[in-house]
Amino acid sequence: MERKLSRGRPREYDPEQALTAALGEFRRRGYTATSLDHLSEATDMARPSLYAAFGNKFEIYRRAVRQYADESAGRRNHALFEEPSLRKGLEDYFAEIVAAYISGEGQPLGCPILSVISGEAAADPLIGAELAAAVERTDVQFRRRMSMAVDAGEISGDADTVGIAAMLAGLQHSLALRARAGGTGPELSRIARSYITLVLKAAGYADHQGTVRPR
Amino acid sequence: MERKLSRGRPREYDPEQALTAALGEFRRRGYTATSLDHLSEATDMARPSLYAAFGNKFEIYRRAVRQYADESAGRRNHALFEEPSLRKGLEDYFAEIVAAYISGEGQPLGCPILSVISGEAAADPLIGAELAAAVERTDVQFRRRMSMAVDAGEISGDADTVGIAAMLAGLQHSLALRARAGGTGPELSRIARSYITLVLKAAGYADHQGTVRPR
DNA sequence: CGAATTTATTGCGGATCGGTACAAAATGGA
DNA sequence: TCCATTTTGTACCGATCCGCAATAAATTCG
Repeated sequence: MERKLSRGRPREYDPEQALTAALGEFRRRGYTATSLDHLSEATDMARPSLYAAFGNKFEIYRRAVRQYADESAGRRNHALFEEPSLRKGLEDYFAEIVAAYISGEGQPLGCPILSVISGEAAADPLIGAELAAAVERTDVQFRRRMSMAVDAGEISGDADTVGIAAMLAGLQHSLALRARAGGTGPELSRIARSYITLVLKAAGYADHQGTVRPR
Repeated sequence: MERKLSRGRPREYDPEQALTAALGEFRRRGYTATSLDHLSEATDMARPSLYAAFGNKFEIYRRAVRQYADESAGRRNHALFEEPSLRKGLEDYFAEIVAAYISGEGQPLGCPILSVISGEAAADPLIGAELAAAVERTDVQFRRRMSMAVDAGEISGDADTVGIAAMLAGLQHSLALRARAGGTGPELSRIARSYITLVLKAAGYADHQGTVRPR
């Protein structure tokens, strides 16, 4: 959209870190309670510049979230899909999640999507679609990982992989909420670890891969 | 607070159904996005009357939520604590939850607490405390039920009851979010059923109570 | 240096925000 | 009937909301 060698006055802001600052405001205050003035102050951009650069408030939010997702997707997907051990993959993935949800000076900010726009999702169709898409992405991601685990023989083929994926998504949803409710990092980590252990037990996961015995 | 035989002009509204209408607005729009004008229109009360009767916007929300909780607590607690079978108790409890989260013409409104004030919880200490209290109540409730199940011999005494309770709380959190993301009643019911089954499997639940065998 | 282009700044507009002052209306008690 | 009491309706407060028009400043190209 913005070419490198432009003619006019050079911009004084860095779009990337402006969106990062904007997302911080949204996470702190929630979507509706974040005004364009808040965003303007946080990004050090005048309100018209904000508008010209990113569009309206919802567009700003969407682009900020997209940037965040693109940044964090790499580490998370690596943990979840590249790690051969299902248990370790889940542990690393949710360690990343907890770290992301806790980050923020003093206040645990939770998930930039789940924790921020849940309140507005029923009233605004655009926001509702955004939330639904996020939930859907998480579901398919865990379903895919469970299918891989079945193929790898880590869990039995007749296991309820969809149900197990829903449980893992539930853990993510729960962590987002608990972070928002003031849960601390150690608390969330402990919950995630025991949760994973129990999910794997329900899935009939054979912890030591060599000793998998079907049925 | 309000005595029955008062002297002055009789009120033209019913506080109970005014709070019900107010909660509906909060559930539809989210906390911040719900204005006193919205509440005024929904309750058919002038804004000063609203203020005189219930107080702040936050106070209105809190009293509306409290009324809702008091109303629904009976049915839910009965399902969870009076039903002897752990499985049936959980199924009934979450059937109530799903029904409550889905209710609402057209739009699934989710949980009046979890789905509504998550966004504002980090910025407003009062709201944060409200959310934290709700999460805490759910946790202790499930922990208590799991202790009962251990005492009744339904699950083993060395099971991770706290972790299992956290999973059940996670189901509730997840259902609140999914309802908000547009999930339908049947979808949520299906998720709840398979979730319960898997949790009980992880807990080592002996489905037929007569055939409980320790260790 | 002038023209063109892009961004930054100022300021406003119309709406809405939460909250309240004040007087009219409606009742019970004396 | 007249007063005390309570609720209702109107009108308004200052602050803030989102969005944009108009203008000033800074840069590149010709």
